[in-house]
Amino acid sequence: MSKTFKPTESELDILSILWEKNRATVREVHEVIQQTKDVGYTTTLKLMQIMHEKGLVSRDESSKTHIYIPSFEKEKAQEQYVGKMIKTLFSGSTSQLVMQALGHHNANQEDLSAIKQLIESIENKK
Amino acid sequence: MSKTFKPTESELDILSILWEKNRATVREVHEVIQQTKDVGYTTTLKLMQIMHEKGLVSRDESSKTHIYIPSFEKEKAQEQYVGKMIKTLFSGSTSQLVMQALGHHNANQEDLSAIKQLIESIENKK
DNA sequence: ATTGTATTACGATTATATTCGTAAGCAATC
DNA sequence: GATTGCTTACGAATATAATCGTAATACAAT
Repeated sequence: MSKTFKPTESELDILSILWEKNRATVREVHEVIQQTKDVGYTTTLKLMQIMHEKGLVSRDESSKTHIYIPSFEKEKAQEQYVGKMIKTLFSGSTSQLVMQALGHHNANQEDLSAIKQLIESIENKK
Repeated sequence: MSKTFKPTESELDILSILWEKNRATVREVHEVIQQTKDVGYTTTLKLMQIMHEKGLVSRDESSKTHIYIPSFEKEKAQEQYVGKMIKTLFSGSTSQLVMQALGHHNANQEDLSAIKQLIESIENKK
């Protein structure tokens, strides 16, 4: 069974940056975080060290400045959070989530077509 | 500006039950929680009291057994969490969230049609 | 009225998360 | 080789969340 993975809020923010960049130093992560949150460098460092201990990230220590790499796929987190959200906020209804998302957040024409196609391919499978 | 509303994980679980039932006693909420989590009655009570202090719920104290009522709409929470999720887990792309949800969680035919209709009505607005 | 049962209130403990100061290492530059 | 600047390591303080035991209270049943 795969270990339960449950990053805290701050940890998730960091992971999100790492997924974006694929790999990054503490400094790089910290610079992004600072854009929205006023926090010291060592705080970010410590968080990333803890994440390393927990196995949420791995790191390349071959040079002095360590490079951090997320240790699991973004997709895994997506699946987990989407599932939890459907359950607690949408009474188990996937379509309600989808409709909320489409209704309140902009999706462009291209996106909409892609979704339609996906729906059709699901329909055809049945 | 509306107060930032940020329930903890346990609080969100409780809110989710309250939204489901519209209103409920501590006992009723506790019974649902116990189905998935082994925790004492007074823990649930305390959590709900704290939620009351914070204004997350209101309560009817007219009889000895208090009745708790969520103090804001489920929709507000949905919007907030969906937004945060799109941002941190889907690189800001609504369609990616939608596609993940449709791909991994079952939606029935009726749901799918409803979504298609919604998409078309969005398309026509442009 | 007494007893029993379910409820709330409240304090205290424990667990977890977040924050940061300080020290130590290392490399480049003066 | 001293100084400067950036890095990691680490411990400790602070903040927040979750847990539960105990006592007081209300109410119903006997």
